[in-house]
Amino acid sequence: MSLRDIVDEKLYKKLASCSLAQQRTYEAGEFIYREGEKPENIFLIVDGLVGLVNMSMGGQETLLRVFGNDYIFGHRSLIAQENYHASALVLRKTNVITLCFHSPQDIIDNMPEFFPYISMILAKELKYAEQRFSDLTSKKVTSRIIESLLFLKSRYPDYKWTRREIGEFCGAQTETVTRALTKLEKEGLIEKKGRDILIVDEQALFCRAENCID
Amino acid sequence: MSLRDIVDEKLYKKLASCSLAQQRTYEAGEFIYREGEKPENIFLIVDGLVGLVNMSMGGQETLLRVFGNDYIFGHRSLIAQENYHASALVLRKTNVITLCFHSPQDIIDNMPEFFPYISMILAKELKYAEQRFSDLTSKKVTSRIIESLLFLKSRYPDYKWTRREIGEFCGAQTETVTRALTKLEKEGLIEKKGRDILIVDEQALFCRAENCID
DNA sequence: CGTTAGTTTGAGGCAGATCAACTTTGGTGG
DNA sequence: CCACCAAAGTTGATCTGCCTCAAACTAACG
Repeated sequence: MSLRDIVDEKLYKKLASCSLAQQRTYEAGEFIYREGEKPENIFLIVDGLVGLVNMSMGGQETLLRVFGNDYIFGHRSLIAQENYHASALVLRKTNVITLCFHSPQDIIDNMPEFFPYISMILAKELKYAEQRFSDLTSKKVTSRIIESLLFLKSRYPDYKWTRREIGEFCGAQTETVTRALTKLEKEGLIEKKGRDILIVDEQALFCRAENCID
Repeated sequence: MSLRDIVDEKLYKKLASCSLAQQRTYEAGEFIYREGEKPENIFLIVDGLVGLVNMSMGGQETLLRVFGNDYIFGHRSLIAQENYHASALVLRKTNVITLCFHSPQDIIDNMPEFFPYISMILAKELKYAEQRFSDLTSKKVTSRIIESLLFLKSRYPDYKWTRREIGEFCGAQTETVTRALTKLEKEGLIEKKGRDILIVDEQALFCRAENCID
């Protein structure tokens, strides 16, 4: 949920300027925060891509959410007043503004008009999380891979999503993603360009996921 | 997330009294709202139990959330300004207050101090949803069944959760739940009393889920 | 006490994981 | 610019956890 989509220009500027000094650039592979740490800020992405990853006991990683330009992250933990339940991993060079909120009370005191927007973001994120939870039990892996591909590619077309990342996003093994993609290429729905994946027929892909003949 | 846990007595009373005329009792099996409908209220449970169920295309049902005494529901859709993404199913006779908020703006206008609490609830629900999403890909079905059992039973000990409901909550088939429960009974961790399930050794059950020797 | 919804148990199948070996890609530094 | 190498991708073989289907049993409720 991009802030630009829901916040007016005035509030956006106010937010972006509230602690400009804290702006910072992270390189791909860096962690902005880690699971278990105490949240002390909300972050706003000026330009870049950040993934929220959860590591399970068995070492299995899950890609819970993905944040692009004008997205905020870190808000969930701050609002819930809980430690981070997942780590913020920089997927490609990213420019981040650290907003000047250190607790929910800070938001109430300094920018109460921001609260409804954060709530809306949380509400939409909750819907999406529950949708994916439901999909995991009701849809075949090929459908989930297609839907993840469409989602990730439509939002961040320039980023070269790896089979691993796609798998971590939809609950599939890397090899399973590879096999599915190979099949989809043979059907003429996508095209592999080096490691990148080009979507040839978005509409057909979407239908393919709905009907799911494996 | 019970309101009692996070809201002070004054605000709780204010909320509960804001539209007392709308109080109503639902019988088990009734739907308070259905997936796809437009949200026009937030509901507060005085006494009872409500499940949020999502029906997938294939007819597969998923139990997304469970609301007990002093829980609110319907808030997600109202805040996101989206139609309900799941249906509110009454699990046992439930007394509900319909709160007098018909849009996010209504809350801002009439009870702005309520916003932070709703946000906190959403934030905690999001964490839990993502935790369960992650569990679905990283844990074996027996672990998930145990964790669901502990969660559902600890919160609503009096309700006789069916194998089906437990399965819908953790992504398992009814038969799989039965088999797991039979095994757990043989291990002396639980006891079946009619259709009800008694937890004999909560601590041992918890460990059993962590280690998970199937 | 009959009926219905929930539970149990067994047999069999399969989607997708796992394991292993090999190939390709693309970035890096000589 | 090329050679190298680690990371990513591919492909095949095998395995297995859980689902599916079926059939009998049992609890609970009016």
